[in-house]
Amino acid sequence: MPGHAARRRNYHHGDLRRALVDAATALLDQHGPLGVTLRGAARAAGVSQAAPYRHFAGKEALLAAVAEAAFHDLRRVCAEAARRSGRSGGLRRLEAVAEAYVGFAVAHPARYRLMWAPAPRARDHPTLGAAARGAGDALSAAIAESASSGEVTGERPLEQLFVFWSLLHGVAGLILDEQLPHEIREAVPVNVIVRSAMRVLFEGFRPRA
Amino acid sequence: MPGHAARRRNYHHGDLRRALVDAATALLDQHGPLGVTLRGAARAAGVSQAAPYRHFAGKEALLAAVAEAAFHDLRRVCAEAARRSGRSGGLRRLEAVAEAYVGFAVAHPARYRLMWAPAPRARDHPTLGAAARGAGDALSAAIAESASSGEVTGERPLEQLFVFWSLLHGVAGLILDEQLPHEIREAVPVNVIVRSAMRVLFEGFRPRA
DNA sequence: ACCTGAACACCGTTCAAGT
DNA sequence: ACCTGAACACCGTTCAAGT
Repeated sequence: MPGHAARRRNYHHGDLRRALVDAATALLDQHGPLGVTLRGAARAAGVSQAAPYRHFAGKEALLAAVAEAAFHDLRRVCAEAARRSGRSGGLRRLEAVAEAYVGFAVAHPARYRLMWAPAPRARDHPTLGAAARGAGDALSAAIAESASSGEVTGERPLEQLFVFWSLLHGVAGLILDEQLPHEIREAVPVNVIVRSAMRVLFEGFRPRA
Repeated sequence: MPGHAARRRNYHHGDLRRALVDAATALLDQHGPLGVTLRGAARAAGVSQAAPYRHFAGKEALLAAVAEAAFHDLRRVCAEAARRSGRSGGLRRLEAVAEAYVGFAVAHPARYRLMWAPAPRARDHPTLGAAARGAGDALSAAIAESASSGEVTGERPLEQLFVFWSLLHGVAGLILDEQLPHEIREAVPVNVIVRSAMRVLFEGFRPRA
């Protein structure tokens, strides 16, 4: 059924770069990482297989662009969650951001995977690294706001960012891989899981009494 | 230079399955995930490109076997670290296990990435899921031993396993991606980074005084 | 400047055929 | 039972050529 095939326009596209990124993202979401193909993205954008090389050095550069856009989206949802939490205290605010972060990963598993995949390494794609750091900034801001309320220690903010981010990253990874301890996994929805992890982090492993 | 090419034996191999897993692991470590090839593994094992299909359903099944072996190795190094920590108290023991875990990831970055990659999904490869759970058991045991010393709360052991594992996974991921906050990254070696994260986890975010 | 079309080397997978 | 050899459809990348 050739009528269903993507129609070829015979010349330029307007914004081919963006069209290729969108097409690759769609391929990733629909067919997984093995389904992302430079030729397939070109087909979906209606250009020849060689056209992408005018905009990307190769397949890895296209994947880096997809990951970069995803980091921008992640930053946005985290910042919005922090904003919506308004004048809430420390734990509530961190919970809100954590739920947004893990929620993004669960909503876009293949994209979240790609962000941390070896395929496009941050060191080889500077703008990707910058986008990832931007997401970290959103988390960092949330921690600082929580500390100003007095419900979170103001000591060691950098270590706290590191631990907070690592924990969110790890929670997302374990959920996506379905490697949760059984009893935890049954605590659907995801927000309950996230809040449970945040409570442990809030209180710490060492006894308080 | 055909003399350097792998010699073809004309028939069976003894343990072709293991040879293919070893070859794929070597390709992964040396050339990254894009360098892992079913045909390449077959070449390295000295068999034809069709031979692997006698032992694996396809490329993904071979990757799953590589990841599974890596999970077994990870479990082993964590269990050994716990054993070596002997009668140490809670924080010390958890630190030792954490250092072993993250050390494994740093020593074998491509392998650690593959373990959490989307390519071989645990739900499609039951033995891979079992191996991953085995690694979790090693962490779980370490937490239980720490709790018995009284230096770690005995409450919520499952949530603690979840948080501990997530934190290690996230620390490893952030280190491998070089997304650490600058000040933390400069705190080489890795063990210092890990201990710093463990201290925050131990004390918790909420003020104690 | 931006894209096409053909080409090259390579890949995953299948399958009849060999021993 | 285990492997080979050829084949098919596909891929990433390059490059002369078109407009």
